[in-house]
Amino acid sequence: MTEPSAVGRDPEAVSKFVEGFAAQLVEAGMQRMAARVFAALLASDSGAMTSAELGEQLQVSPAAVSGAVRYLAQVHMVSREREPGSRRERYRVHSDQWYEALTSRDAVLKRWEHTLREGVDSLGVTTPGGQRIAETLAFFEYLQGELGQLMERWREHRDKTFGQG
Amino acid sequence: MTEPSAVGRDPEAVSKFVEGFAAQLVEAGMQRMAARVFAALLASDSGAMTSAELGEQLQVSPAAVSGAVRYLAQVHMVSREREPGSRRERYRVHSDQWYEALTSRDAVLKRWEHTLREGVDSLGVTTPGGQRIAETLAFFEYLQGELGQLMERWREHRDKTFGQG
DNA sequence: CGCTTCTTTCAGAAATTTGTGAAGTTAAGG
DNA sequence: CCTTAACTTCACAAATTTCTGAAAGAAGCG
Repeated sequence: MTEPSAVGRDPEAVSKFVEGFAAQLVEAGMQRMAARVFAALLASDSGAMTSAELGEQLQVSPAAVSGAVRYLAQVHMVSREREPGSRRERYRVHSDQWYEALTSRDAVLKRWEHTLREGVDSLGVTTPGGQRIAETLAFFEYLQGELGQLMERWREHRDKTFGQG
Repeated sequence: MTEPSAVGRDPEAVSKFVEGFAAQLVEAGMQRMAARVFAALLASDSGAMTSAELGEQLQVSPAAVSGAVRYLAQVHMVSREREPGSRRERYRVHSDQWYEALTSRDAVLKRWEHTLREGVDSLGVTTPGGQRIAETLAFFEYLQGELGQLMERWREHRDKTFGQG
């Protein structure tokens, strides 16, 4: 048995993790290719890969990579970097920022809240359905506020654990 | 203009909300039919509907309803009730419990954590990729603990706001 | 400017998902 | 027991999504 940490990355082990984690992201609703690209970046050495590297590792076309990173950038799970002096682009996962995207999906939550508010209005706050929706709305509003604080506490906790641990 | 709260439910307004909210749930990764069934229940008067009622309102076959409620029950977003003295079943959304399912997806989080832990192990904690995954894992562990407390605070908050407000 | 390298867009093929009708299963009530 | 009302399962058709190859678009570099 080879020792991954000694010889560097074991491509098979990496691939196993990438595909496994990607499958779970897919199950949670993410597009397959985006999930695979994301998992590959997460497991990469530098946290950044070029389109060619991604296509090579995942055995997919440049077009597929392009679509995936467009989506990932849109939801702030990766950022794009231009390599100076080249058209080559580099896609990076900021380990300290990607999961913030998960919790601070402001835009998404805001739209949910808008739809729920419309629902309360058009059903009427006095109807049972309206009240049920109003409670759901209140929950999301509460959640949004709390998540912000939660993330602050997490950063503190992380700095203690990882920063000097 | 009719007054929904006076004349009872305005089917058009209900449908507009149901389809709109369902669309957002779909965008967030939920199956279309499950989303529609769930939204219909949320907007319903009693918070519960029979298979026939759902099929009628959403214009879909019994088979589609069956599949949708099976999924929804699995993720604890609705519960099934047997009407005593009849084979007819009733599907209910507990307004105070469905969004708890959103935050306390223990099983899902546990599986994510398991996959991430495997990833750390097989890449090695000393590799950059391993460390990045370890931080993600730590975040999810933290999140899981915090969400439990968050939900307790929410219940308190809700009781104050809705219980006697 | 034009060449070259990289990325994006697009039409279409392939794969997957979704919803239906029909048959199958289960249990209440005579 | 048999009938019947309800739910579920299954094979298949339809719709949607996903990925590819090819062509088009951008930008560095001579």
